Amino acid sequence: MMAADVWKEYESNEISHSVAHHLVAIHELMGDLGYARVSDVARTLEITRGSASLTLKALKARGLVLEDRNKFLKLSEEGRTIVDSVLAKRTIVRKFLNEVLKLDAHQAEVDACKVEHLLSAKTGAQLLQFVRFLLSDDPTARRFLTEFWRELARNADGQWPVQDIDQLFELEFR
Amino acid sequence: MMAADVWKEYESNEISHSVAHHLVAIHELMGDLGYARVSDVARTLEITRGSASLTLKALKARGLVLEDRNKFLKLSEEGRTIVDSVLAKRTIVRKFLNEVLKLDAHQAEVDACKVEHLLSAKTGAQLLQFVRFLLSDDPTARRFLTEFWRELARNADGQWPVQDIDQLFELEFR
DNA sequence: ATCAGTTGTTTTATGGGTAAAACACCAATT
DNA sequence: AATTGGTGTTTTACCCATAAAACAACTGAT
Repeated sequence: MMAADVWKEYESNEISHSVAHHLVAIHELMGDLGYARVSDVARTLEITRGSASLTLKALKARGLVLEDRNKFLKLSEEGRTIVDSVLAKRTIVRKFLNEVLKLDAHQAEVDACKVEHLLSAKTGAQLLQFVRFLLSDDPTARRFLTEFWRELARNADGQWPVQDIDQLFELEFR
Repeated sequence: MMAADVWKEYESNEISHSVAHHLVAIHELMGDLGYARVSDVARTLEITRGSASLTLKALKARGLVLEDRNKFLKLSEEGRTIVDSVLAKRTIVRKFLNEVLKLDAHQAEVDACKVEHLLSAKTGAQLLQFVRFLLSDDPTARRFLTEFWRELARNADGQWPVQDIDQLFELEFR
């Protein structure tokens, strides 16, 4: 019911949570300060310089991060591409959780952050189209959202005990 | 733009991907075979018995897994609760990705599997309500989905390059 | 009673991500 | 010139999850 190769794909993630955030940190620092050094990354992520140094060494070796003669870092084209896709997924997920599902901003941020590097490109693309349409001016979307939020307010929470899902979708587990 | 305490919450996950799957494996084996031993779990997850033995020892210590005199395993109440919430999230995410976003079954399975143990209970609950309403008989929902799928077919893919998001949501990154 | 197969465990090792500490290199003050 | 502070690196160590291999215990067949 869950082929091992499926769950093992988790490990085989080209890019880990840690790596994603190192890359994003460089990207943000370039925007904020105009440069990014090992210490700046470490400060941003609140880890030691030693730890950042090791991770970034690996990223230089993988060609995702470049370093000039003065040890200033920047993203390679490939690193840039990864940051773009990670940030795009984070943004779209956060938007969905916060603006559609009405989760509070912090929870949306945390969950989006956990998930950003795990979603496939295809999933990101479809989710983008979905959220885009859902939040558009399209009257069908508008009416649906209004209805959903009314429904949400009615079922003032309390839904999570799993039994509910069970009845509602005749799920195969349990 | 991304407080370190947010991204570090990733580490502080009560339950890891690996642990989630060990627990789920026990649950599934109980259903399939009526029992679950270390070797059965190892076979299910396609890892060595040694590896399963170590992980399960830790889970016994944490009180999530119980063992009888004959080394047969079962979930404790707490373990059961965790499995329920993990499976509920997996199911609801898979349903959303597959039946709403129209991702192929395999991709939906893989992505749901990666994410299942990371979502907060609140996120799971809200997503459940959303998907439930979205896939219900409600005419508003029906019309919306029909519209969305038409839209999806029109934009025959090709959306993912990040630039698109950028224009559509005036996002703050890049 | 022996032999083969299965099972559970422990030991040893690897890799990823981290901290802590030590080290070396600046650069600016004094 | 000497001191101070910031920087980058390496080393050592830890934790988690895993593999590989060795071991002990049990089971069943012959």
